[in-house]
Amino acid sequence: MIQDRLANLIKQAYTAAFSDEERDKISADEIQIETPSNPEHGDFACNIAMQLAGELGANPRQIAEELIANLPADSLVRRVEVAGPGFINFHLSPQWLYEVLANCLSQGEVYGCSNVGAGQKVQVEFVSANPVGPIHIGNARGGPFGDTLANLLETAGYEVQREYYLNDAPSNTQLQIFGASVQSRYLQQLGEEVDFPEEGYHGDYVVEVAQELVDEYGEKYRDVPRNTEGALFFFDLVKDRMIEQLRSDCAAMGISFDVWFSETKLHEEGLVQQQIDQLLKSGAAYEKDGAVWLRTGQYGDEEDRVLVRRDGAPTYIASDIAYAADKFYTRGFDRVIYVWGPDHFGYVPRMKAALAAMGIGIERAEFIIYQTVRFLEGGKPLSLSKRRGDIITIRELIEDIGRDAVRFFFLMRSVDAHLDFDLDLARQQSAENPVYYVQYAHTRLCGILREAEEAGYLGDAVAGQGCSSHGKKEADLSLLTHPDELALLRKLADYPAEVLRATQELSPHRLPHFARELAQAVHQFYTNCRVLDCNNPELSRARLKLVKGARIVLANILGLMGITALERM
RNA sequence: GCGCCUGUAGCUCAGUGGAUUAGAGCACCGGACUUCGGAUCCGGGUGUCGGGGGUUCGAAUCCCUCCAGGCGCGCCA
Repeated sequence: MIQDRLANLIKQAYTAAFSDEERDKISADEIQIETPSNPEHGDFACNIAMQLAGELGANPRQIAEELIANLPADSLVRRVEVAGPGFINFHLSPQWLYEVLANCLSQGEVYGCSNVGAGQKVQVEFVSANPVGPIHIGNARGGPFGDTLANLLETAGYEVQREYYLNDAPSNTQLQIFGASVQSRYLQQLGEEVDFPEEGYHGDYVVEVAQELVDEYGEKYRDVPRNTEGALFFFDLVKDRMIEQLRSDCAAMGISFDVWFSETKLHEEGLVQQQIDQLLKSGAAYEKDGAVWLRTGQYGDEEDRVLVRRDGAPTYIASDIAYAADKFYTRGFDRVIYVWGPDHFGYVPRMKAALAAMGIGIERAEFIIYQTVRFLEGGKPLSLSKRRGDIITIRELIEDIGRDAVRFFFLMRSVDAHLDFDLDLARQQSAENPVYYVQYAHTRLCGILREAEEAGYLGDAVAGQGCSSHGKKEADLSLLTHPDELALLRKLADYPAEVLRATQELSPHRLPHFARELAQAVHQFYTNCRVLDCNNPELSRARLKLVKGARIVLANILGLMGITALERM
């Protein structure tokens, strides 16, 4: 990237201008090359002189002058100047943008990729909703987020695995309640007047699942006792259906997991007990009041937490410890990213403490808590509860506004921010959706390329046919001088750094914003720069290159977001 | 009560140490096409960046404090 090239120039100038002693004051890695918001301030700027001023106790403008005096020559750098309090502004030759375009065209779908990950193994665990109902709009946010984050990490050269953690262990009280709900509905279908569990799941899908059981088994399970065992029995009857439902719901969002990891497996293989024994042995856990406790209080948590209840059942954190051991030890991930819903917020400190107690460096685990999504309908917030049954499934939402729009909207906001989702607006305005704006830009470029091919602009056409007498000469990119052409080229140039930043900051929400800006540059170019022009074949060919490059970048960023790049709409 | 997230234009939100004019979309008003798809483009903004204090050459951004909204604080997951 050009930024690296400029930073390297500064680094060389810095080495030349200052003594070793002074040089130690700041590390060369800290050189930041940024894009000035005001174009008059050049194509790139560096603030190193101001940073050095504090360290060296010298005038920042003077430092900047010295750096510039020692700056090696570079064919792409046309002018360098000190500005304002001590910025070093780089004014580049337009040639750099043409090189960017050539680079983009030759790289194609890998334009924007990097190797900062260097093959490190990263796991992204997300969604992981309990298998007690379909994915719905309340727990779906982590889906597009985690999937796009995984895409970004892959782009940056990490080896990525997408994982869904299935809380299917019998000790999960949610499962017991759900199983009891299914059992009640089953008996009701058989004509019995039974009460419904107080905290039960009221969704229609429970009735449907119960109906399936009646269809399949008839009255066979009428006499199953109505207790915990019975509830778990009913859960087992429907478990596979529930998981299949989750799988297909995720698929509907365009998400496919590499691994569906079963909590039950951890128990069955004795891994939970194994970890508990280990922690007891190492002293990180102890027995008190008939329960087993983990010394999370010593590792940053507010207090110690129970690992094994007095009744002998392991708590969820015991499972998660075994699960973490599997991730970090057995499968050897360098990094694990947990994407959790807001209800898990209070769980982060104890999980970190647990990892610390296990001797796993907490820098290897990252916890991302996405904030709640508030859905508005008729101007009022919906109160959605899985248990009351007034849910909107992700499928219904996708049917309403389409998968692409669903993904785009969920991605649009920072996960730290609460997301307001106006359902009326999403339905009514589907044609005004920003995702259409971006997709339309791609479509328009495809239209030009189709047209160019038919009219013989693309290279090999026979001379004398229509507008095609251009031979095979290389396009002269230096003909691209229109402000809208330069602005679009600049967007293409900015793309790799943007992808890198979104990856490093784990901020997929930067992508929809950048995509919209890129689309805007495309639409402006389209409006003001006629591409196919018989009277100006040289310019046409240069512009066709730009069209191809812009299409590539649009397709790449849409691909990262898991949104289709349409050739026609 | 404690902890975390959030507070930026009418609405929804970017920007999280940089440039005496803090940006975008939506909404609203007014314009633009005899040629590549008008799902487009152009123009129109008097904002206490929640309030106050501090750090810094420089603060929407960092620190302290207060206010408001959301969420979390179980031998539930």
